[in-house]
Amino acid sequence: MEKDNTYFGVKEIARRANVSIATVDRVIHNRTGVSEKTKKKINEIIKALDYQPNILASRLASRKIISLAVLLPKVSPETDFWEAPLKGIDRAQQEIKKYGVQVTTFLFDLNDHNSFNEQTKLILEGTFNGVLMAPSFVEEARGFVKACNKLKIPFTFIDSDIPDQENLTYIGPHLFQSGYVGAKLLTYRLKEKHKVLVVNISKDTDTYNYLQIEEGFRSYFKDHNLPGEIIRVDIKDTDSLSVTRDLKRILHTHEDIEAIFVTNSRVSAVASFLEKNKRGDISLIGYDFLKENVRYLNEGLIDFLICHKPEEQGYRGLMALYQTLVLGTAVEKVHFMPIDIITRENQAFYQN
Amino acid sequence: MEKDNTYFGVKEIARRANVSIATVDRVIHNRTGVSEKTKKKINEIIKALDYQPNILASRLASRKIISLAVLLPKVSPETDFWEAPLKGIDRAQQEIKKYGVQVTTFLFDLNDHNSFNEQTKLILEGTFNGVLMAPSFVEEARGFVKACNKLKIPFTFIDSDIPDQENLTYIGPHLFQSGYVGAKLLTYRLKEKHKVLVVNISKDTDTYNYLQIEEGFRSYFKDHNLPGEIIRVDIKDTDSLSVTRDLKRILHTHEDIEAIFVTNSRVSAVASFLEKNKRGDISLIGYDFLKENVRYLNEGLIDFLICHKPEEQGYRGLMALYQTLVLGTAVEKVHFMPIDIITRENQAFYQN
DNA sequence: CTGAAAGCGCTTACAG
DNA sequence: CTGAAAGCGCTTACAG
Repeated sequence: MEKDNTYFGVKEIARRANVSIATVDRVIHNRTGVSEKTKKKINEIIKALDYQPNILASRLASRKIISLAVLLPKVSPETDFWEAPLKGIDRAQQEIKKYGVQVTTFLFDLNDHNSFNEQTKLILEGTFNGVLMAPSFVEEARGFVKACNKLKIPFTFIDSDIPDQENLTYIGPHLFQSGYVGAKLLTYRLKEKHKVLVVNISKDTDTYNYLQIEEGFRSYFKDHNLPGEIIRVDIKDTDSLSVTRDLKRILHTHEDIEAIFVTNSRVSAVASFLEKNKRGDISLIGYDFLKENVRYLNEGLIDFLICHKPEEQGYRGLMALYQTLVLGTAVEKVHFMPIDIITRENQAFYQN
Repeated sequence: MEKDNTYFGVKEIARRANVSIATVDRVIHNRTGVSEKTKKKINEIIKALDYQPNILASRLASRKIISLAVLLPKVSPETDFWEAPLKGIDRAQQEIKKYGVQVTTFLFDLNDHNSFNEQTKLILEGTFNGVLMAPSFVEEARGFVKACNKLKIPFTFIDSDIPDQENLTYIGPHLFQSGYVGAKLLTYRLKEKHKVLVVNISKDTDTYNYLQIEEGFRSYFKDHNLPGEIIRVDIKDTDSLSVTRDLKRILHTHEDIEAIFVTNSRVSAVASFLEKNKRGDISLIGYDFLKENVRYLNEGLIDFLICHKPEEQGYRGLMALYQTLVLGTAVEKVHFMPIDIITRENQAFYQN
């Protein structure tokens, strides 16, 4: 049970370089106040010894704390999707708080662009070392990102991406491919000549997200030369009455719709409609492992749920900041989540 | 950037109890040599302060190292399945080696029961604090487990379980349900009245594993009253010639087989056969995200792969030992892996 | 530009 | 049964 002592630390480096460990510390952290000569000598020894700093000792000795800000949509009664990333963030926090990492959460209202700006203002007023955010409002997020860049605060995107920003990393789904998978799954339940409905239930229907998913969805049919028709409907009022009204109208106009693809987690609203109107014959696919959705999955009203590990997105997003700020190691610029397929049969063991 | 000092450590406990920190340390670790009276007093203070030990400081100060043994099948040319758990173990090791955890790997030959015994003997001769193992050979594993129990060495199972052992935890698939999912997926490609072939390619065909999977598979058809026939074949010689010979014979006898379910990762052998014999019309489902399998998935010869996150099994298995031995926290007795469904469309983003 | 010393929150002999 | 002291591998003022 003895530790092998082939290990070399700052002490050994200092001994070999004929300097004090304080000077070694300065070189390791690229601090000023060391002559080029000794700096070079020390760096050579570090390389020769393949020195790996002991993070435990480092974090223990340094009384610094690292403050991270998390900016996410509020969990709403309409969809509790955002619970999952928050849970992942919490898990990460539990894991790294011993290294002196502190997390403050800021929540905005998905129905109110202005609330996003209010929260970002609060973040900028604080003194945070890094930011994890869901850039749900593209324009507003762009402005915030600019401010972060100016302050040299690193930031991470989860859930959706904004191209060409200096974000540390994006952790989330490949939306196009996810829609592609959705189409593939739907074809299992389709006749030769399909008539399919794409439903988008959201206040911001023109969001980059949904367009990407739909494009992927349509591409599958195109790539495989599947004959038929894809109808789409935007439902901007997300309350159940509006959804019911709009769906009723559509299904009345297009009686022969065989399948519905919902581009987000509101699929339970459609499932509820199908149940009430005894249209269990229509195949239904949508997004996210929410309680309501899983209930309809188990009742057979939803055929498949697609899910992009929202909890893991939160976990990894925070860990990415930890890695750069504490460990100083590199992180990939993009990390796509798996496109998980959930059915009634495998749902019991799904890990968000 | 200052650490908040609402934190209480051994020093504060000692001050309040009017003892030295050494005595506090004794109580924290349940060591002998403390009077009942002071012990009680210290424990009360610990509770009142909700004291959380600083693991960093603890591991840094303690020069102890913890030795773990890993016992897995060798990666064979026939299937590189076992690469994944090893990778996960490696990742866990990288993460916890800073806490003084050392891992030694022992590999046995899946074609040779005796090699398992040889390796367990080596493990028992060493001085390990914990064991992570795949109990592929049930009888042999039982014997080894008995020895571990006698030495009070905690052990963890991954990939397959042996019921009623004193294992710390089992981390792996729910095999019955996995077969059930396989059947469900297969039905998407089936006509009204099905004729399905279950293929088991393995030297040990009577293994608990395969029986469980097959039972789940059959149960789906039973539960849903699907009419038809399920044929099964055991292929004990796993080389490609034998596989070809046996499959040829079966498909000759049963010309109307529509779909094949392979109970393990050797599904690529069947795919290869179907390709050569121009039987791409037959649906095919099998296990595991191996390079060969994914190739056939992309070529459309395999319809679905089912996968149980082998890498994560290795990772979590090792972390479970770390949690009990280093952190002293509890772990669940069973942790079932998700039953992942992989298609050509979502394979690019799969995480093992 | 550099070093001596104190300290992070624990553990570990050693002494009594 | 208990305590004083050294030490784990770093970081941080402070002094020069």
